[in-house]
Amino acid sequence: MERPLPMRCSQFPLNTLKETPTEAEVISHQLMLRAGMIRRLASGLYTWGPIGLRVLRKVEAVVREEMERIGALELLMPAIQPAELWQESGRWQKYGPELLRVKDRHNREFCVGPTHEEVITDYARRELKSYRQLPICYFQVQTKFRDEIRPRFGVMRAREFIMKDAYSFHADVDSLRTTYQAMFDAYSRIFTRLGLKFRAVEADTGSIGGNGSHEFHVLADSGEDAIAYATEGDYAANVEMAPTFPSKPGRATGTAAMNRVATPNAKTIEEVAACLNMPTNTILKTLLVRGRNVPAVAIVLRGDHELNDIKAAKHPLIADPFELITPSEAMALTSAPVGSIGPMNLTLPVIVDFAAADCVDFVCGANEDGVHITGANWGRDLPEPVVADLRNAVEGDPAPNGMGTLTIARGIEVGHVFQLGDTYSKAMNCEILDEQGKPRTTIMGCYGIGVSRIVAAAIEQNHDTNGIVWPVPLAPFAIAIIPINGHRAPDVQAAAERLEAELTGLGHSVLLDDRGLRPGVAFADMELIGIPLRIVVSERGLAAGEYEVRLRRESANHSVSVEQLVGWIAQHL
RNA sequence: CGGAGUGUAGCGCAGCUUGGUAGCGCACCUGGUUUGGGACCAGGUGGUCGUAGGUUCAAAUCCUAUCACUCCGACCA
Repeated sequence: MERPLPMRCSQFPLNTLKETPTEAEVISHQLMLRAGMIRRLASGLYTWGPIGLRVLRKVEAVVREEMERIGALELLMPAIQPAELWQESGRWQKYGPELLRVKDRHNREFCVGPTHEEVITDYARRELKSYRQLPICYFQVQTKFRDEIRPRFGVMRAREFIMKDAYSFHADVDSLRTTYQAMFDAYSRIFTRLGLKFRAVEADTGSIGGNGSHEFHVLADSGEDAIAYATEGDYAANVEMAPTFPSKPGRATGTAAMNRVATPNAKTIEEVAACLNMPTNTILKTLLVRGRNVPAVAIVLRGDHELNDIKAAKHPLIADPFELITPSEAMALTSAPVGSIGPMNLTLPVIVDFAAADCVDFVCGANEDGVHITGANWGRDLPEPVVADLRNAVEGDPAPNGMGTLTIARGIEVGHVFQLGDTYSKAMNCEILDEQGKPRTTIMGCYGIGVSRIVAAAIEQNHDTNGIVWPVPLAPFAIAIIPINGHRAPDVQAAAERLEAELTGLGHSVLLDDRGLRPGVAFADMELIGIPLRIVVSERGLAAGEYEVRLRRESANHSVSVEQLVGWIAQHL
């Protein structure tokens, strides 16, 4: 083990804040600012201070080790990339204003790389000539830039951020799958080693295309993504991806009589529900969307459900990309404002979500301003519905793996593995010669980890009212030594220094607080910055031959004898 | 880009309504007393009040423009 350098507060200043800067909204951002890990330079741009950088390096080290373990080769590509490459892949046009474009003094166009598919593909097409060189996987840890519309949450969604990105090249799909699985396993090991609670979820392949993609999410209530996972078994997916199912055949029979009722000024489902004093799940909402071959298609959902536009866009009748028609177009087609549209007597194709198709005695718009219909039933008042899966899964839906039901949790996306296919290799002509000496387009995979985001995500998951509670593998220092009255009691000071040398010699990273401050201040600082283990050296303790130790994740002190300390640490840290 | 809001010392804020030349807490510096859970006393450093114009004898305060930042939304992964 590499022997760490001992650190003292006199050489390694802590610059902590007692008060939370107003700019910070989420806990991780507040604590990182207070602990002095990061300082803001401009919107979405942060300087990493000494403490923050130590944590960042810890993450990097684990990521690097696991990448090397599966045979990935580290390289480093430029942050600035020529426009020609992006024009070749077609993304110069496709990528929006998120791509920061710059010109050099000769007026040549470049961009600050938000990702490196083009650069790596260009590199690979020059380096790789033969199937014998495949498969191969490159990775780098590098600063990326995405000109986010609204950077927020500190380093969690910054414009400039550090990412580990890896790209693999293959002669065939089987080889891609093998590497994909190896990468998936490496990611699982990385997050496990970092001490984080996470889930790998099936993800949408998005606009990049291709198939086979998983996102790795750190679970935290403040997460921006909703994840659906089965109460039993290991099924997990982005809520957008989780399918819902038709219920068993045999819908209940409606008993209510159909009525037209006035619902003046009730535009939204909530307003209709309040107006009629009915729960939202008995009301059906009708949305008009652009059709693939017709001007509009009506989608019917239960009032308490949310439309899933990814699912909708895959429906053969619905336009891809998905788009709602405008209120004025809707008015022209149905002669009712959007708040009062319903499936009854519509001249448009009507597609009904599975759950909405199960409803009986339901409420829906009457296609007349300010009027709704109550007690409506499929097959009686309306034709039997054409059904489809069109909504987001919700808590309690049957799990797609057939085991139990779905639970919804929030997650922070920290990793993404993706079977890219030949999107880039084809566009950029990255070919090798196969066994027959024939040129063949390579197949690619790409794999990202948000290194700087992991730091924030770890804090979201591990903190208390006193500050950060680092998992040991991420901690800037493993152990804090606090001498009480060290400057006045030479034996205490000497004992603390001996302990520092001993623990450092054993490979622990140690921060000795030699500031001579009141104990409360020292304790509070070490707790804020989240040091996993605190050792207090005092006259009282030395007289008894003991140290007082405390784990950051606990709130009780332990008295440990001088002789047993090393063993105790080995056992508890 | 649409909506809302905020810019006063490193951080958190007051002062603005009713113009009179800037203040509080924390942090920082000096001296002293303290020292097991964010000490106390005394003294001190630090701000052309986001910027530019305008009104006025006089602008942090009123007016106009502009910039930056924050929040909500759309967008992105």
